[in-house]
Amino acid sequence: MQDRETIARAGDHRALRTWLRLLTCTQLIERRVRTGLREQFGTTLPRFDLMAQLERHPEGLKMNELSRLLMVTGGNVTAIVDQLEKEGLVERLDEPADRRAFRIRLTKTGEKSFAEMARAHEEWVVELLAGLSRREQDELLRLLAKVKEHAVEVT
Amino acid sequence: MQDRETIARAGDHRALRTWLRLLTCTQLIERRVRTGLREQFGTTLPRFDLMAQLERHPEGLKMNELSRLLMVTGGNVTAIVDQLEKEGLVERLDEPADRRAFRIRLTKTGEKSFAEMARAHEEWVVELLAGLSRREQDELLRLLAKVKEHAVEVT
DNA sequence: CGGGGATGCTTCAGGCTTGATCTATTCAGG
DNA sequence: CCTGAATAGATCAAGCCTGAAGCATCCCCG
Repeated sequence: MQDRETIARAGDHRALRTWLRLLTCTQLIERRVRTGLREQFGTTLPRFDLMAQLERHPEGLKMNELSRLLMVTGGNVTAIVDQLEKEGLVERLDEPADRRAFRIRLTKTGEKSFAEMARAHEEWVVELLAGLSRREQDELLRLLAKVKEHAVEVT
Repeated sequence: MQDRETIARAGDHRALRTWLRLLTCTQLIERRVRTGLREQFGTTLPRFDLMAQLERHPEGLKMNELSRLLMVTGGNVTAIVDQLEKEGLVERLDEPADRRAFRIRLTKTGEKSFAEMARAHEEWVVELLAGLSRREQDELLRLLAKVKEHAVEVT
């Protein structure tokens, strides 16, 4: 098999190979999830991600909180919330304490819609990661936690 | 710290947590690299990726080979090659054996430009992954290889 | 030969994402 | 109070990326 990692020469730094493989794995999973969301639910990954965050925060989230959690820019969040609001899946509620801000929440419809998607989403992910034993997944989780912690520091 | 993983409940499937953490790590690294490429070289990650593939294939690559290696669609490759060609960094050479196709190659200018960026790029990646020991990086590489292999199969 | 299907590439509309810039509001000090 | 800095969002241009559709060329097989 030839893929993007081909650019890593034998003598190259381990870190480069690790990064390329990390990227490949992420893209493989992302593609599967995107395709599934589009074909089965007519939606997209960013929309799903945003709704997933809201589902875990029933009290609602402010735009900038969504932006931080999803690791995307504010402008982006505005656009996606606009769409979802227009479709009646989320709602903007005034934040009494701060007239600049508001809280975004899933509507009833949004909750129902998300629940369906979440089930399918979990199935896909479990299937994709089934190449690793339970123990190996734990080890992967541990290593990625270290990567993350260090990357956050140096950024 | 609160981040996208917050949506993983304690009882959730291990695979879901793994996937979210994988995504976070990838995005952290990607952001650093994007910012560096933009600020120091006025370019973007997709353009860099494409040039990286060409650098490892001095004989040139066909559009569909680039598409496969970079894991993006053909239309996308066309657009990026168009840009780079206009800037004189790559060139389209006729493929004598097949009049539909051509080979894309780095120009001299492109090679020089890429070499500079590659040095900086490697530094960033090494720095970002420095949270892991040599042994841990090897283990991470091994685990990701298994993920990749299995994900390719089930896709 | 000579179709018909496969392949290589381009084009296009639509959605995502970014960084920069703008407006409105809040807040902290003087 | 008042003013300047910080913060919450919205808006915008530009680039990325996709899937679908289209054109040209190749290749297989009857």
